[in-house]
Amino acid sequence: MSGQKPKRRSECPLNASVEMLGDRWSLLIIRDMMLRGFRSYKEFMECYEGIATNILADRLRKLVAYGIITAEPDQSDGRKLIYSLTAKGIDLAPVLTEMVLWAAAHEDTGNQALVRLMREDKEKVIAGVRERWANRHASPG
Amino acid sequence: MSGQKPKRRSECPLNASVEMLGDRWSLLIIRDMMLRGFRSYKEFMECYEGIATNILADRLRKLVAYGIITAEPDQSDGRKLIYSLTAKGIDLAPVLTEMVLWAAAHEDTGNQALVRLMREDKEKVIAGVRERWANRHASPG
DNA sequence: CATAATCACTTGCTAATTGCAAGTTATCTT
DNA sequence: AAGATAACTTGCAATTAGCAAGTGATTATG
Repeated sequence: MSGQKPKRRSECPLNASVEMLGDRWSLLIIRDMMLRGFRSYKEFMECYEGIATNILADRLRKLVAYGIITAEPDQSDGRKLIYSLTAKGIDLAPVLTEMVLWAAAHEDTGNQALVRLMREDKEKVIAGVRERWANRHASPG
Repeated sequence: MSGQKPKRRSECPLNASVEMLGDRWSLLIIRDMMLRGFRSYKEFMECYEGIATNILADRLRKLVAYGIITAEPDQSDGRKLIYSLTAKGIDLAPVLTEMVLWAAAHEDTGNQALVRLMREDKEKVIAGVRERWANRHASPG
């Protein structure tokens, strides 16, 4: 009786992705978790692009609701919440990778070290993300 | 003297992608071009998700500005514009593919025929897109 | 040739979202 | 006990999205 469907604009899988991730911030939060190992609200505030506090809170809430990340209280500091990527979140690694490679191929961008790694062996980079997140739930890395 | 840079929020290649494609419509327009062969304003209006006319005009304008698509007048009908994917636009095929596969893996979505094809041979689907768009510039259909 | 239809948009207006600054609450830390 | 810190809210102005209706330039029809 609680199973209310999300009610999408269409059945298309691309549309589902766009409805969950199609904004200017969600994927950057996931990037910071995946590549920079960020796990707390305060760390996300340090994102290069300067996200506003209310937007960050809103996006974290939505990402939790979509099952892309989880939030659990920190054992050693009651003020903190620790955010983790779920399997669903980790599975976004190929999406992020392709988006990085596309922009790097067609725009003038930074972080060429990462781009080079991705060009050389995309799968290896993705496997690295999976490894680093394999045993991270509830333990601040 | 005309070379004004886009002025991004950061140098990050993912951010560049998000700034160009991070909204609720741009990728759906590209999907309709890539997968459904759409090329005109009127066809885009038939998108499953029901885009508004002003938003469509705005997104087409931006996609042209980003060099992802081009617009040229139709030879046989002076009212029409024919939109085409550029090489940059075609290169989004891997991004779209990964987004489709991610949503199909984690959400309840439709178009399982396409999803099956992508799961069986991702590269083949992408190569198909490239082929279909190889000689399409200025010739409708 | 006049009228109607089509195509690709604009315009006007309202609703929703974004972003900045400031405030709040519950922990720590000293 | 006082101050700092973490994770948010709240208020409000500014931008963006979305709907309905209108425009202008072709093209098709009687």
